[in-house]
Amino acid sequence: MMAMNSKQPFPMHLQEPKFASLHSSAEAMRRVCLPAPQLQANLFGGFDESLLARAEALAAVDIVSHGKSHPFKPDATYHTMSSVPCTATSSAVPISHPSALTSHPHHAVHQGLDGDLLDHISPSLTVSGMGAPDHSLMATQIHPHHLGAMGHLHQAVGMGHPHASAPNGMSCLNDMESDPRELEAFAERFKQRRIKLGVTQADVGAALANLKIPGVGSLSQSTICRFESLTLSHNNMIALKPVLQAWLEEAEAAYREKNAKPELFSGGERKRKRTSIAAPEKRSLEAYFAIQPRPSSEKIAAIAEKLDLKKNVVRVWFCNQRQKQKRMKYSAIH
DNA sequence: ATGCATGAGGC
DNA sequence: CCTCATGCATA
Repeated sequence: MMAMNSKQPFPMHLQEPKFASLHSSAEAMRRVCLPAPQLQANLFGGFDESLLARAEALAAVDIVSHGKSHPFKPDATYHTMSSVPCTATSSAVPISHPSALTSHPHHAVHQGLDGDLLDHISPSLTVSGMGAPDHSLMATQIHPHHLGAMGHLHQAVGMGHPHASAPNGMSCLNDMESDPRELEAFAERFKQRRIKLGVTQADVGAALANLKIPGVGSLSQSTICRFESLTLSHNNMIALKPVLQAWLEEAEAAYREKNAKPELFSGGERKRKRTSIAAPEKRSLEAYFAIQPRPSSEKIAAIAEKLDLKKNVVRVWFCNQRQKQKRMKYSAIH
């Protein structure tokens, strides 16, 4: 028999199709709005050394000066030994030959990193950067990012009609237009009522599948939590809102009728490993990120080697960092 | 609540 | 390889 297929009826991925007209956020801007804060200072010679030195200095200084509460744990034995876990679907990370890429760990690494760094940032900041700190969320141009993989969820939420609007003067509910405040308010309401119903985030996630909404399966506790705390991307929030709203209405209706909701999952086999990056390494990564948020494969490899981390771990870290940064930027301006 | 990871869809 | 939506595992 098979008992490993416990969930995931249909892995639906909702991505924003093209709301270019109003938001823009995709890759276009990400390429231009991520200049390091101190690029202007080192646009020439000594640049290379300065960058890495700076990054590492930052990492080091960060330990003592900032004094930002870091509730990290003191042990650091995880990632080191996670060389070869046993991940079933291992993404194959054959980076066991540093010598292949860098003959000399010191010079090769530095030059490679710096050289490319310069290469990448120079065009980004060109000559304006310093004058105007306009690296926020603004569409300077159209982005070639067209996602057309959704239809269900976004159909009800997204799909901006180029002109379809109520002629009666009412601005209706513009999916993508819905103000962040609306979402915020809903998220808050949702949480309160959910709690009032005595339902956990995990329960909600699992219960969603029972709504039998086309294209909507279950969600995890994580996602529900993130929705409530507004830590999802704006698009994601907008896409999930109607679904959660539907659940809420049904749940409250059932509650009134005293109907029970026996939907629970059946724990299955768990295995996944979560490598934990120690504080020092994390600091270094942050420092590098500040300088170059999108390091090339080579740079990632170099960084990975320096920090004694697996390349894939570093790559994923940068990806996650970018995602996080994007969210923060968005919430920052709204 | 959040860190690291997976995977689909896309250049 | 990236972004984005999500999830497992964990602090």
